[in-house]
Amino acid sequence: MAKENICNCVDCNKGWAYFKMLNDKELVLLEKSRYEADFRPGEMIIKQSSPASNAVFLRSGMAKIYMEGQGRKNLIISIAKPGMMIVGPGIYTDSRYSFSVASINDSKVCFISIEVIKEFFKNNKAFAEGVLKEMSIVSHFYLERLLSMTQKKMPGRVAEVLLYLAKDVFNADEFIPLLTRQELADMAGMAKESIVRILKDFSVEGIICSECPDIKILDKDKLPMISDNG
Amino acid sequence: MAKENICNCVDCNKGWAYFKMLNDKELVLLEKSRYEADFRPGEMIIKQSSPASNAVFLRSGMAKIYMEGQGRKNLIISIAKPGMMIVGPGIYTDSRYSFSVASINDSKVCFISIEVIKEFFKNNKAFAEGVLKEMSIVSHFYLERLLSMTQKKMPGRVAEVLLYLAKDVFNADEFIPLLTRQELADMAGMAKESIVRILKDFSVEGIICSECPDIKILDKDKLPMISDNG
DNA sequence: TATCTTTGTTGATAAATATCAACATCTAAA
DNA sequence: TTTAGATGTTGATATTTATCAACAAAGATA
Repeated sequence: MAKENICNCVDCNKGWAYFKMLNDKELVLLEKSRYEADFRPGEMIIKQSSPASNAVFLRSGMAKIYMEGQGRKNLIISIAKPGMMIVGPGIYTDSRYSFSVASINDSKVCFISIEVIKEFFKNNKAFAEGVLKEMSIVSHFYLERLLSMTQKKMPGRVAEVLLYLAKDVFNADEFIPLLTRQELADMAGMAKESIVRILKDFSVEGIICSECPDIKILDKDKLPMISDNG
Repeated sequence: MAKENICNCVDCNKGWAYFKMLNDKELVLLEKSRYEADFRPGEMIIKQSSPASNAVFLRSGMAKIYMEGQGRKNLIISIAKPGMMIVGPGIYTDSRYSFSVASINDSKVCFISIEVIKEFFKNNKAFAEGVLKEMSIVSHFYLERLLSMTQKKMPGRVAEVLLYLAKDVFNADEFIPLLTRQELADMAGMAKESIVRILKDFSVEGIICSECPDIKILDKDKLPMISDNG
């Protein structure tokens, strides 16, 4: 978690889409107020329930956004990838982080004070609209997950997780084993033994190939069917 | 679903908290562009997946906000009560309603064009902040539900639903049977037979009284314990 | 190096939960 | 009025899913 300063906001092309709506003066303020930090695999970037003082911009690496439940059982909400801004709803509610964020591999992040974000929101209409749009997308995502998790059975949820990883995280049908079975289970809301069995079933049915260390989607039509039919 | 016009925005004291941040000119625009409608029990106010063209302000009556899943299985997200503004995330994403809304009893609502809401958001900072705050609260609520629904067992979920109704909907420990057992089941994400059994268990244990047509919470300490322990 | 924890896997078992069937109301529609 | 459908309830049964136990392999730690 060493601190360093090599990047500059003004010409940082990894910036969040809505940072592009900031003017020069605002970019200077952003540059002045941000803090960079590096994280190693497994290190926690944000701790659930701690005071929500910063937004986190993920410059490189992947991170898991998850909620800590009772008895060390976690629920992984989503996987953040480079260029993503992580701002919990706690900022405008109880000033606490609603979830934890942990680095999956080596990552570089910028911490940006909530006060600065609020300032931009107040004074820059385009930025405000961008935040609103982003929050809407996230809200919609939560609703869809809520429906899936309550109504789909295990195979449907696993199929959904695999499609999410393929489409939204890796943009590919074959992906590296970034997540452990335990973490995949935490995404699909089940026990790790259960996801092992289901992945094996999928493998036997020729839907995926998990013999290789990677997971590869072989049947691109069947997976959405399983996901939709629950 | 008759149309009528008896109320006026400018001096409507039932207004949404954040409407109070609008100036006179904006209030006149609001007044001019809104449409009133009455709904009878069971009638649908918003249909999931249809084009999201309006925000709905609930003037009187109660409404259930729910998602329609596969095989006619619904998930009730929350209960809206008078003074609540219902704006789905679809407005800023795919322009479709993410959920359905149905009137539970007789209700009066105002339909307000999304364009007008967007206009206010753009030009009124206080209003924009209000919307952001509201969306954050809703988002936080979704996250909490997501965790509960995936990690708690049935008794925990039922306890949570009862506490939600007591605290956030009725503001009382005893409440009328507004929702059917099927609807309570749709809130807690289970079969109607299951919630019947659990309510009976709670009744036998002296935690609630559901002999009377109403549901009455008798043990105010045990219910949160059951909810927390899952 | 030795030790401890995590991971991945499988089989057996237990717990949670849904489904089915039956029946009595009750309400809405033909 | 009659019929059909929803509601509320219960018991029995089937399905889904978690837990437990055991073990091998891989990392992490002392």
